[in-house]
Formats: sequence, structure tokens, C-alpha cells
Amino acid sequence: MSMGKVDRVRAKAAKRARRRPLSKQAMVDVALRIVDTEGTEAVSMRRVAAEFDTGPASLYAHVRDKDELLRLVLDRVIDEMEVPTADAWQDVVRGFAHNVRSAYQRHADVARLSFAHIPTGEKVLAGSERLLRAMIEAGVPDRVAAWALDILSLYVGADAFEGWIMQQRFSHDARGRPVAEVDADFVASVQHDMGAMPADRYPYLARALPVMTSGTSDERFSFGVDMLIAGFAAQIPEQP
Amino acid sequence: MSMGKVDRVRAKAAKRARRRPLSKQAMVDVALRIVDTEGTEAVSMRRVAAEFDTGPASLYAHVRDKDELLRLVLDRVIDEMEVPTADAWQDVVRGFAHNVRSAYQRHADVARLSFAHIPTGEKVLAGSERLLRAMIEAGVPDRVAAWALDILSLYVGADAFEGWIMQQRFSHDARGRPVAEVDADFVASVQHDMGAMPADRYPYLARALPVMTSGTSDERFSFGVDMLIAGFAAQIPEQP
DNA sequence: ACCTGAACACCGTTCAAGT
DNA sequence: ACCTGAACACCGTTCAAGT
Repeated sequence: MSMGKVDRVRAKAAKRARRRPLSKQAMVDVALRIVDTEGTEAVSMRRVAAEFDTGPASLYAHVRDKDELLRLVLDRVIDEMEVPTADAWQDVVRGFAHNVRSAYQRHADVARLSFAHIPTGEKVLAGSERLLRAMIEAGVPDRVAAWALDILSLYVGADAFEGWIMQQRFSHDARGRPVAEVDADFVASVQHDMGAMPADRYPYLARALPVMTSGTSDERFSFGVDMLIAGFAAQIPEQP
Repeated sequence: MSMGKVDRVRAKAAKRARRRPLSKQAMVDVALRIVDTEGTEAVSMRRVAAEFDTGPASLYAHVRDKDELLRLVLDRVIDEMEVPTADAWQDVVRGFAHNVRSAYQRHADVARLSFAHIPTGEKVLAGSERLLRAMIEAGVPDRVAAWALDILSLYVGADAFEGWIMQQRFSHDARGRPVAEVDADFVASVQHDMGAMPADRYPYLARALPVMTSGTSDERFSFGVDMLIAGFAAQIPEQP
């Protein structure tokens, strides 16, 4: 009992009416949802297409390739950042770093995509402008301010990406166990990887290893930003 | 005219004798060669296996999965680094950063793999030990030294990875053209991405953009390291 | 311009079977 | 323990054909 031609055409039309129309916007929605639940590696053209009840070829009318789709996802995420509003330039830098990191952290491993391209959303432009103005008005040389923006972006992306990986790695073991215990396990596993790391050959390393994971990841991140700020500050020439 | 059973057995034995035997070592050799010529994304279990005239399943007797193979590749690369020998702690930090970066730079985008795991080769352990000793003996607090190692590793990996991507992106256009021209094109393309970036709305950004690509990538990297060093130095408590 | 089915040339990993 | 062929369940992208 097969469908007649008219039935098939009707079914097709009904299906098309039911589903959302394809568009860059809608594709980014779907891709971002996949990123949030399973990470960037789980995004595939076929899966995105399937959510629109079509094949992967359909997507190529809206994006050049998978890379462009992922770039659009990053742009969407980075546009969630809040523009820093502090007065002191140091606080603007801290705010910028913190706000970009927060946006990344809300979306699994999107930060991985940040190395591949320069984001150009409204918010990140406004945030960058704010950062540059604050630094330059405080007497930081143009070149230092420009490079500072570059370095900060790199550091924030790397920290957010690594943070996600570490979290993934220990979310398997750490099923609601105390943090201290998970930390101890981490130190033990690294020591094991380092071939038991003889404390007599690497005394400083042996001493430093437990310290490396001390404090929260937020504290370590803030520390890094403050190190950079101190460096930038030292580049302000003496007032005559 | 098909081969008899004896012939087939002989051909198989001859083939086996001719080719290199499988081993972690040999697999890493092959994978690293692929990385060097085509990048980490070009490495596949099937391609590595093909170089040994066998199927991908054979590799799984030596590594748990593709991830472990890539981790071994990174370990091999990081073990190419030279251990810094300077006296002043600042120079040890510079040497460490520079030597790790150099090792990465010799191997396409291997730096990408550095975010996913803590390297444990002989050289990087010795280098880390040297770094920690230099800093701690100079009066840097334990915690600052330990975190410094972490931050530096992150920054070096991110810089090397991004450097490779940028190089890739512009090696298409930049067929022996003057560097200044390629730089100008870069600025133009970013400006285009930023939606023409109205200079009246983002005056500081418009001014900073050409500056961001000023100097060589080595200079920008050294600048970043020096910013961190200045930050670490400020953490040395006053001598009583 | 937008959409589609089918095809091309690939993937990582598992498994039963062999040595 | 090491190796293999075959299979499973996927990939990104292209292309001719349709609307």
C-alpha cells in the first residue's frame, strides 16, 4: 500500500511547514545547544541538519563550511559578555578578563574556538574600546595597550579552555566527593605520570605540585590577570 | 590465475618482513611526520596504520585510543626543549618560555595538544625544576612560583598555537610578498570583519589596530613574558 | 536563491578470529 | 600478547537536479 504522488507531495509540504526554516540564526541556535550539552566536538553538519529534518547539504546555502558555523557560534557567545564599567584602568582590565571568561564558561569548551579567530561582536568591540581608552588615558603607551588586549584575550581563552578540560577529566571521578579529596587524587595522578617524580631529583617541583592546585581556579585566574596588570603598570612612563 | 595457499602465506610473510614492526615509538614517528607536514588534524589512526601496511585495528594493541597517540606525540616534542641555563631568575623564565615555544614551533600546531594535558618528559621536568628553583631562591613565594609555571605554560601554548593559525591563514595570500603589505591586508581584513568599525564610535580601537600587528611575533611574545616577569617580581617581599 | 538525495572519500573503535 | 579483516556508526563536502 504505497502513497500516491499527491499524498507524498502533501506529506512533504506538511513536514516543511511544521519545521523551523533554515537560517544562519537558527543554525547557530542549534549548534550552540549541542555545544552546551556535549561540547564543540559534538557539533556536526549532519546533526545540525537533522534538527531541521533535512540533510547536511542544505546547510551549505547559509554557511561556507563547518568552520564558519563554529565562528558564528563563538561570535554569539562573545556577545553575551558585559562591557566593563569600572573607573580605574586596573579594574577595567580585571572586568574585561572576568567578563569574557564568564561568557566562555557558560558554554562548555567554546573557548577552544577563540584561538582561531578575532571576535568582532558589538559587545567585545565596546569592551575592547573601553579597555584601550582606560589604559591609554592612564598613560600606558599605545603599543603596550594594544598588545595588552592581545595578551589578555589569549590568556582568557587558554584559561577557560583548560579549565573546561580539567573539569571534564575530573567530573568522572568526582561524583560529589569532597574537593580536597579530588585535589589529592589529581596531585597523585600527576605524580604518577611523572614517573613517581623522585623528590630528590626534583625537590622544588615536588614541593610546588600540591601548591599548584591550591586555591580555586578563579583565584588562580585572577592572580594571572594581576601579574599582567602589574607588568602593564610598570610600562607607564614617569610623569615629568 | 589465483595464488595458491602457500603463495599467499609466503607473500604475507615477505610483506611482514619488509615493513617496520609496530610499536609506540614507531607509531609516534609516523604521527609526528604527519603533524609536521599537514598538522595535527591530519593525523588519523587509518593513515598511521597504512604506513605500516595494516589496518587501524592493529594500533589498538599499543595505544588505548587516538588521544593517547597524540599525547605521546606532544611528549616527544616537548622533550626536544632545551633546559634553561641562565643565572638570573628572570632569564631562566625567559629561557623556559622561549625554549618551550621553540619546540612547539618546530612542529606545526602541536601546541594545540598542550592544553589537554600536563607534559611529563625528562626535559620539561628538569626545565620546570630549574624555573622553580631560580624563582624561589630569588625570594618569590612558593605559591607564586608554582602558579607562575602554570601561567607561563598556558601562555606559551596559546601563543604558539595562535601563531601557527595566523601563519596558515596568511600563507595563502602571502606568496613571497613584502611583510608590510601582508600586514596591511590583515588590518584591512579585520577592519572589514568589524563591520568597517566606525572610527568615531571606536576611536581607540581604530588607533590600536595597526599597532597590534607592529613588531614581529617574537617581539610580542617576549613582551608578554616580560609583563608576567614584572608581575612576579612585584611579589617578592621586601628584605628585612 | 534556496533546498535536496545521493554519492564520494573519508573517520574512530569494536569484535571475533587468528597466530 | 599481538595482529587482522570486516563491520558499525559515523564524518565534511560536492554535485546534479529540482523549486
